[in-house]
Amino acid sequence: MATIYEVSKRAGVSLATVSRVMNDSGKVSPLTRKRVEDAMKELGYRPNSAAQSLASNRSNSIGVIVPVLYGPFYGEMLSAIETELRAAGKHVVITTGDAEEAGEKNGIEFLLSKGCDALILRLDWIGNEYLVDLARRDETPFVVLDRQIPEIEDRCLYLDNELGGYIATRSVLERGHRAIAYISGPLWKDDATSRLAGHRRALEEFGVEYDPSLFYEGNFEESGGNRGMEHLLQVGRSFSAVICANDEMAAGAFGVARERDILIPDEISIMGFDNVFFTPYFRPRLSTVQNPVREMGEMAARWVLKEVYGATDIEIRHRFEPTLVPRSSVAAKPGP
Amino acid sequence: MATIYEVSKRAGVSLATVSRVMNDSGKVSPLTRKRVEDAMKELGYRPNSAAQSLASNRSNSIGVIVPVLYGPFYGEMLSAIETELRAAGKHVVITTGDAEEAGEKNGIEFLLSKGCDALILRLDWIGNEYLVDLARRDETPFVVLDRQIPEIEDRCLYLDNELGGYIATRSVLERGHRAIAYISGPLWKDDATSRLAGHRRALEEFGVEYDPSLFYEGNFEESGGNRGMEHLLQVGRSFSAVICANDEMAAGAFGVARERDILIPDEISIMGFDNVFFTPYFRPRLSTVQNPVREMGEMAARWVLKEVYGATDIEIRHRFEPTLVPRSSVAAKPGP
DNA sequence: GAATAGAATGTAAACGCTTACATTTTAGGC
DNA sequence: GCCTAAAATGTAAGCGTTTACATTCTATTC
Repeated sequence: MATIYEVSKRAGVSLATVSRVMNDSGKVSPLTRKRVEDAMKELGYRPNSAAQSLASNRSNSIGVIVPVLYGPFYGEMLSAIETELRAAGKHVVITTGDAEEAGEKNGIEFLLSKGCDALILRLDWIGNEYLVDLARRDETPFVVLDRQIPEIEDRCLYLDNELGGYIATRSVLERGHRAIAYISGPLWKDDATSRLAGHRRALEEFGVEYDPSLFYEGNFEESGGNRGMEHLLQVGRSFSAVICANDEMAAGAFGVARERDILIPDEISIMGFDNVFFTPYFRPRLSTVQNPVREMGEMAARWVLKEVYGATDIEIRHRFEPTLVPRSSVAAKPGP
Repeated sequence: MATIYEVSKRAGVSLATVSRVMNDSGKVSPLTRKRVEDAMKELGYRPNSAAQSLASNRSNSIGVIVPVLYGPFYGEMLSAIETELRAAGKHVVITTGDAEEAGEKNGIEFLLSKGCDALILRLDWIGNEYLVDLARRDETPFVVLDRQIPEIEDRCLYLDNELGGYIATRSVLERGHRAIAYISGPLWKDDATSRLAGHRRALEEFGVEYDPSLFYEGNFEESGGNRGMEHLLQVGRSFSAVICANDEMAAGAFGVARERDILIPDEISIMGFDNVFFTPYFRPRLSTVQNPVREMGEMAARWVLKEVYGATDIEIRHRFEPTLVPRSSVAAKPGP
């Protein structure tokens, strides 16, 4: 592989000049620029990025950690991040948290050791304190997705989950339902508790008392939806709608309803959350709440561009709003 | 950030010794090893990976290019690749082809310029000749997924798509269907033509004549399934089953059947291909063909570990076999 | 206890860039 | 033509590792 030295010799200029045209920093006359560019082309020169990083103390790589790579959710997020960052000539190193705290910590450590200029973190297990501490002890900048941490609020991008929970439940209440079951995510996750809080706010607003026997704590996976629905049906307390804290669990609830020949939405309405890409495949199509994952991914990328690479003209939005996606799995409840 | 130099000073040894304990290469006495490790710990030392790369001419990073990051397919593949590679301490730089030839070439160039030790390529648009040429002109090793290129066969990992097409169609034939429609992928893609070839082989084997009016060339996306199904129904030639060259198109076909109140599988059976993760959400559940994406991703990672990092004990399989996943969208056709 | 092989450690030259600073060239004003 | 400031280019010192080679221990053998 040709080096900058060979280029400089061929173009009859110094190393510094070649470097200047590569980074178009400093002044270079059009003539020499041309000569250098020709030489680079002729030699098929490609800069050695390790050397660049070492000399400039910049790797132009951004580390991203997500809980998992498969499934309907994080692909969208990564896609948005990658598109935005690649357009800026940066590259994206992706790793996963392996669904455990140690895995997430390893992941961060791993990315840090690879010399990433910045990190984009979508974590499930690591606690807030760890992140606050990380911000303090390591100079590598990072953004956190789907968390709101007071001490480092300027590094957080998050969906207003409380609002999402509220919207979902209100839309069901507005259609006349009053006996409403709720299949929650695991309550140690902030998203789950916030969505639940929104749910309860909507109930309250409509003067409906919250009934703990219509509550089930799931796992944000299809299996949780299955178990939740089974549990709710077995309790024997009647209800006309189930709100699921995400679409996967809604899929699980759907499945159980199908098995038992319960008509959706005629007998029971089902509401999801996230609007993942396959919800239109559900029959009836799943009513749900839009989670603007792509926008958030994009914003995370922009945050990095702004904070780390000094891009201007970028306005960072920290809070994102969910919106209702009404489809056909929620029906109006006929009056009593 | 502490450097190796500071570590060496603190431990009272030379640079070389520190380097030796880091890479456990060469002989180091247990005592000094301990001293060095302590010093590293005390200083919170973390090797500078750019410097390592520069000096060793190894980046320990593997570039991966896939057509897109979202959707049900490549996430699985990436997940398998990343898991395998991270376990070996390598990191994965991911980029996309942006759904066009130029994008794919840029992607490759981009990864090469980042000094990846190897590339894992899942391409849609770039032609075989380009890859053959790349193998010749660049020393960076690469594996190609889902292609079989004679000149560089040892770098190719692929599904036996012909067999897959055959299996799918045979399973439908075995259930008594004879008027079988086919919604293909775009015929400029090898997977599409191979699957079609398998389809025709099965027909032939059962003495069923291939009927061009029951053929539609789709796009491997849901929209293609929609249009294909509409087209087929409108042609007016009756058929009792449709085979779709992938699951997304099957979803499209499902949708149209639903709209027109055609019962699946009673009136028309539908067969998919790939077995993406959301096929169980279909009602009836989609019968399809298993595409072992994860295994292939894993194998690609192992190829790299073996060819580039000299891992032993790794056997590379190049050809992967699809298997039938019978579910409920294909029914036995009642005798005439 | 001297000789010697092998283990342990040290020395110093790369690796291919960036960049502060120094030097030369150029153009404009008189 | 000469002076000067600005533009263009060059020089050389890092950046933090790895590694070939040189040197110094250590333990064994006779």
